[in-house]
Amino acid sequence: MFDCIILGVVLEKALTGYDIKKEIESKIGNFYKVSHGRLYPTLKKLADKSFLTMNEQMQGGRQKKYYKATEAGKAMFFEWLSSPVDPNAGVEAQLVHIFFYGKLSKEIRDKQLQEYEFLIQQQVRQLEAISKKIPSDGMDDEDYFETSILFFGIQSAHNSLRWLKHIKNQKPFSLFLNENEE
Amino acid sequence: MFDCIILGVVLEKALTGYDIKKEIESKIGNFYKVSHGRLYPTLKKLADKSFLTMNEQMQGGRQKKYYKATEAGKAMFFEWLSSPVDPNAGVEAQLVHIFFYGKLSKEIRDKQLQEYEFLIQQQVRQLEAISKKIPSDGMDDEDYFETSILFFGIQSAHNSLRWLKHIKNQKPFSLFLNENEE
DNA sequence: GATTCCATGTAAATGGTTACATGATTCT
DNA sequence: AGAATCATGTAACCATTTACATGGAATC
Repeated sequence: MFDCIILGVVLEKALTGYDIKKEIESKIGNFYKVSHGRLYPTLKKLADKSFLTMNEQMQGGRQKKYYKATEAGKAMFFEWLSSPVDPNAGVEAQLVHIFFYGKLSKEIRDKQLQEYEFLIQQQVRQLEAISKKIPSDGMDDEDYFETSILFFGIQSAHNSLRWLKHIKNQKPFSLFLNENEE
Repeated sequence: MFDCIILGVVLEKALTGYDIKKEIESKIGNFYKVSHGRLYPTLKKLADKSFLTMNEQMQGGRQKKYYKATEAGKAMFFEWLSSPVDPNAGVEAQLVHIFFYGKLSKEIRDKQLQEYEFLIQQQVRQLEAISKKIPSDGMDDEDYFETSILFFGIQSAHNSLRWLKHIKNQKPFSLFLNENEE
């Protein structure tokens, strides 16, 4: 995945490793972490494999290496983006995909979103089935907090569904948060 | 963290590695994965370090090893559980803690929950500040999907807050999901 | 003149998955 | 009889973090 994220940010514009890291951190840094000790070797690897071109420049006495996706790199990126996300991977993997969905054709994008929605619906059903077996009364502390994370999961799934419905229709986000209290 | 999760499930009852895996998977398997290739060496390590006792038994021709936390193991577990969660770690780390909070004194538990609430409130403010700078009109596909994950984050944070308020007061979960549509 | 930011890289150590390897029991 | 589940372990390989290492530019 990491490889493809990098490719995704340098599809059109050439950037330095430093800038790529900044870009990723600012956009998806909330749930996806990059260390520079991993980034630079990966850039080298991708350039060696000709998924990236590297353009070295001296700018104001500073050594800078600009990377940009090659045709092979773009092909790899789009193949990755078009493939369904492993349901076993966390939410993050799915979010990373969706982050790039604007680059994808509406057909494939809609299909993937549909599939993801279906997956979460399944999850909701499964989790709610478990929750219904749990007596909500006479729970001691231990049971209460163990159970709490189940309800967190159910709520999260419901909210993913609401959000998915929204973005499937590409509705403006100004309408999105109004229902939230607090 | 893995060490402490193991300790947490064998605080009172002795279990086999196989059962420990099952237990973890059934309770937090939705966001925390265990491989047995990691589990068994870890159990051995914890037993070597005297955080676990190991009790070998032959049950119906089957080789079984029962593990249970020692006093040192319990101490380690509670030290971990009582310490604040690294804000840089993902939600999962926090959820794992909360899963065990029933074992913690109300004082420390409330303090940790309070701290976590504060952290998310900060996050909400930060994310909402970013979102306010974004013009919601005239967005192309590319911007739309990039932005969408920001709103997912904001929504998730709001929902964490709602959930946290609920469990801070230990309100019954029967009241919890009613506000969810769909 | 010191600190922060820009900019890149390597390597040791750790962390973790996957595949290999084995064998009994229980269910169909 | 064959499949699924119970039950444990090792080791090669892969992935990742952290620390080490360096130096110029900009800001205060």
